[in-house]
Amino acid sequence: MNMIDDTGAKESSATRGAYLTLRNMILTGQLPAGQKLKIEQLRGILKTGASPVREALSLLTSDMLVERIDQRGFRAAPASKANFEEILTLRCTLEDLALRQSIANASPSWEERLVLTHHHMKKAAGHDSVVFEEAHKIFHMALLANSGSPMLERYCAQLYDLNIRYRYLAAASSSYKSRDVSAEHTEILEAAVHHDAQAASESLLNHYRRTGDYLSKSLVV
Amino acid sequence: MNMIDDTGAKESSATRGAYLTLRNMILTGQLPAGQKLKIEQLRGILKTGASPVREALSLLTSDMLVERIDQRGFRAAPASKANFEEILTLRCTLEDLALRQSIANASPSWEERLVLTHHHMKKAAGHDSVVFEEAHKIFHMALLANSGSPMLERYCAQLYDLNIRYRYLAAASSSYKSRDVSAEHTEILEAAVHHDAQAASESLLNHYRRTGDYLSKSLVV
DNA sequence: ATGTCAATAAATATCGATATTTTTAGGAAA
DNA sequence: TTTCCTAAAAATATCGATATTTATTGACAT
Repeated sequence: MNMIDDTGAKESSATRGAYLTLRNMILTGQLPAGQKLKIEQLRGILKTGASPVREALSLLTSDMLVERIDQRGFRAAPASKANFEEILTLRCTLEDLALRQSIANASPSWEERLVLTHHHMKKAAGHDSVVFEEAHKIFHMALLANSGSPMLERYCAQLYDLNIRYRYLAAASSSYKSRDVSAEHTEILEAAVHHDAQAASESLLNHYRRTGDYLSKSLVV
Repeated sequence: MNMIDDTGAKESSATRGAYLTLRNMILTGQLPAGQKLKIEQLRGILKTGASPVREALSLLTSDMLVERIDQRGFRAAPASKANFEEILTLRCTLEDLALRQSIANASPSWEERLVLTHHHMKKAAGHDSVVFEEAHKIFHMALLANSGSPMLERYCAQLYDLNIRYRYLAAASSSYKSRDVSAEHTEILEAAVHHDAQAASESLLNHYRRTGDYLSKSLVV
């Protein structure tokens, strides 16, 4: 049957679509922290059946973006200052570890990837902030991608995303991105490429802590 | 309506039941690492519909016990020596952190809980190994339960469970538990109760590393 | 033998309907 | 008013059937 894909992009499963959409809605705050997530309501938004919605929500549990209470449904994970600070602390510990391991295993191809993703991020800086955010994450994950420890990387990615939520939360109350973040990125990149684990780790952690302090102040939560 | 609960225990949801059963089957190796998990097959075992099974599997993804490949089902997470060693390393890092934080926040009620769970564990030592395993986990989690960092505790619990799988894997090939593990537990407890973070952490990490070495040798994977 | 392709079989993913449980609201008793 | 109970409404959880997708098999050409 000659069925042409009207969107141009190949549709994956309904569950996956629902997962991605919901994930994005929670990260950006379109679905506010702590909010009850009713199946029927989400069915309307996502235009799909109850099964994909429920499965997507179950999957989002992995990412700590959704909580499931047996027999009484789902809700977006709550946000709090304490939670924000916990995320920051954990990120610093885990990314420090992952970065040092990555540098210890340094290889030319990893370094090339760093330079490349950094370049892409800089290029994206002018564009849409959504595009920049994407490139920013890719750069940061690339820093850790040579640790040889997939689980550690998964935890870091998870914490990275959880942190993004708080960026959106803070963005509502004050103007984000007044700092010169670009110099900090270059500093991290340079240290990593030169295999200076100590300097790289310090730059990275300072980068996070500065942003953390900044966000912490403008958090209304 | 006078409806008496015939099992004596209140039934929770079918999904939760499926989740607990599957989780246990994977941890103990009844469902071998890497095995394809077919819905129909599991429906037979769990005697429930496809929806609860799929949801339980999605939930198990959180625990890194099940992998989901879009459009082609689920499988039990694979096991490997590298994965085992990654778990060991991560546990040592994270539990070290959690234990030190717990000690830093030490309170009488926490210490009492430690003494109590340690006592229960010792009492359970003679009994069924399933009972002992349960008590063992509770004691270890109690050590970390005062860290003030729920996410950190969640990661630790997750890694603890993942490690259990390898114990079952090793148990098949050689006789487990020849070492005197009891003295090690007492050592950890004593150090924690005396707020000696350094000693407590060292004892705990040695405890894990010894078991780790032991298991690592007897792993066939 | 070996690789390709179509037909078939098997398994996954999804839908719509229904059963179960929780929440809400309203009214009687204290 | 407050508390407690019950009926109605709402939402969750589950089932059985079906549509879609992936995996398998075997004939055919190379």
